Amino acid sequence: MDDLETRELRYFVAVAEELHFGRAAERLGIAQPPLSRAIVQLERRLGVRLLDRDRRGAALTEAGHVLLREARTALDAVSAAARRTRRAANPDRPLVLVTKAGASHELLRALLDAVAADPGGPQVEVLLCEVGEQARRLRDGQADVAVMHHPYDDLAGFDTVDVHVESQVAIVPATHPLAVRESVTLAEVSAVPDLPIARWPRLDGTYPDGPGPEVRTQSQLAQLVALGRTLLVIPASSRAWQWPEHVAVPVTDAPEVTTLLAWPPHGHSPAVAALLRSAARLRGGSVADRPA
Amino acid sequence: MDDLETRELRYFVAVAEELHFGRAAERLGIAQPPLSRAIVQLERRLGVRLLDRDRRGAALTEAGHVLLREARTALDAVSAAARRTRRAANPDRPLVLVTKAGASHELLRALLDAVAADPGGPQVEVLLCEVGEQARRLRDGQADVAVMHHPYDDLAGFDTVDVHVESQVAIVPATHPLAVRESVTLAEVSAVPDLPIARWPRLDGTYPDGPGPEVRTQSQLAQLVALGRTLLVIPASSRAWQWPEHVAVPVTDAPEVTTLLAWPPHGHSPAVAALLRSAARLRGGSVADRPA
DNA sequence: AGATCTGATACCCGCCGGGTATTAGGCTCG
DNA sequence: CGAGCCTAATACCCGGCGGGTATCAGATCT
Repeated sequence: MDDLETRELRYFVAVAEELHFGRAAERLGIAQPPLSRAIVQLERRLGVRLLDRDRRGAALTEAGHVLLREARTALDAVSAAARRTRRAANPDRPLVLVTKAGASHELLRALLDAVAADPGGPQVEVLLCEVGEQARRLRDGQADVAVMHHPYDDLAGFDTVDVHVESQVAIVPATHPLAVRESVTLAEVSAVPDLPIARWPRLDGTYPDGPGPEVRTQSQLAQLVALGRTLLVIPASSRAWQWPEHVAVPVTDAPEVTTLLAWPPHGHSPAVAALLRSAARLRGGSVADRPA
Repeated sequence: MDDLETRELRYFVAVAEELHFGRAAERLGIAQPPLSRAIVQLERRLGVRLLDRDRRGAALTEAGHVLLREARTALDAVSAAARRTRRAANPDRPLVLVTKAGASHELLRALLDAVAADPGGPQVEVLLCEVGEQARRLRDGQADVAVMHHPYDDLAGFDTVDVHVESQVAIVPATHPLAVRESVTLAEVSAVPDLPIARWPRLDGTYPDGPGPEVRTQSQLAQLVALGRTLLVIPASSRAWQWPEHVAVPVTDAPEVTTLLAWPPHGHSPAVAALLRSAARLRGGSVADRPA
């Protein structure tokens, strides 16, 4: 019927995230009245109440929650359209590979070497981002392919190829009694009173309650471990945790972690295909590429 | 930086599909000059040439092809946002299940019965569409969940759960010599001179070359088989092919077909979850729900 | 009760999307 | 070889709508 405009979606997302018309307007670089009007118009067009206005700001209705989620993915898709189109016009476009800083270092290096050795292979540009950001970079077109980890990362909506499977270790301060152990169990590490698990921010920027320290980046967490304030369980190959003050102890019953390559469906550019070929050659051929 | 508007994307898609500014403008309900201007603006914003104008219309550049694909998915995402939001506001919203007409009839009936028997289960509305259309219905929000078939359907970008695996049969005219066979092989059915394989339209509406008849719908194909003009290979349970004039012959070496439920990632509504529970109960529990 | 938040309303203006008329460039065909 | 046409592009005008400022209205807290 009547299609929404991305401007309307951007405005709604701003309001839904700020839950405050004034701040949302400021963030958007417009005045508050036009914003109010735009949201009212949007509600009228959809025939749906999106926000419960209150003198203390606004709260999302159930439909509002749905639209927030859908609008984000739609806006990402629009951004991806623009970015990928620009990139397609660039004659010497490099393939952008995104991954978490410090993760799967060894494997990544081998993959990059393999691609570089392939005469017909693409130029690869590596983009590092914080934990959980890879999916968004793929969705909005900032990256072509990602190195991700199951079950850590959310793989919904991407095609993937498994590349490597490994077990996990606990990273503990070198000074802690656990550091001398041969191995530990999940139950043990999750119940160490003086080393509470760190808390990551939720999507809205707030932190869950709990005894552990608040962290926003891997570097912060690494330093907190070195300071003897927390511990964590991660794949054995992670390289951001190899300080002298860190000790890795195998966790016997932690789930195995699969390192994999992920890319947007339908995005079968020749460059991605070449990278996948290199990856397959790397690990000896067996790739399970059935998407779902 | 500067986000595109859905209007621009709609305009571009129209031109890219028609490859003719005049017809595209007519389809959009606007005049030709504003359309030309809009496309020029779009090209200027992206800094990319999208179309090679020629006196006989227009042709897509490489970047244009990329934008056409990306714009379609982006527009679907925007439509989905509107539709799902409207639906979320509907208190007694039924779950829309889309499937190909005639496919997996038995299983679908069992699934619907199972959901109806579940006191807490959702209302389910069944939407039938032609072959290959399910994915689009899911993407643009017209449906919540689809019954699809691997490897027939394109599952890229969806979460899925396998429900049933079956072998395939060849549907041949009852009057044909092959109809009396106990079983056949793929090589045999693909090389029957008087029963050439039917040709389906491509995305742009044109047909590939070949000796077989052109078809657009399952019904057309069913009738053509009954008339002794073609044959086809399909899953054994398909019910659109049980005319008296049809005979099903097992194909020994055809790949097995998996019937599955597919839904958009992140769309974990309670209703979909309830449907999946019913499906799991149906087949006795084992579901492999790892998305990628 | 008044100060001070919040979002909603009123009103005006300038830009931009859309319309009509016309131009410009090739192809076809007599 | 020029007339006619079919294409997209340009020129120009207009109206609607998106955005601005000023103001109102309800609620809460002091």
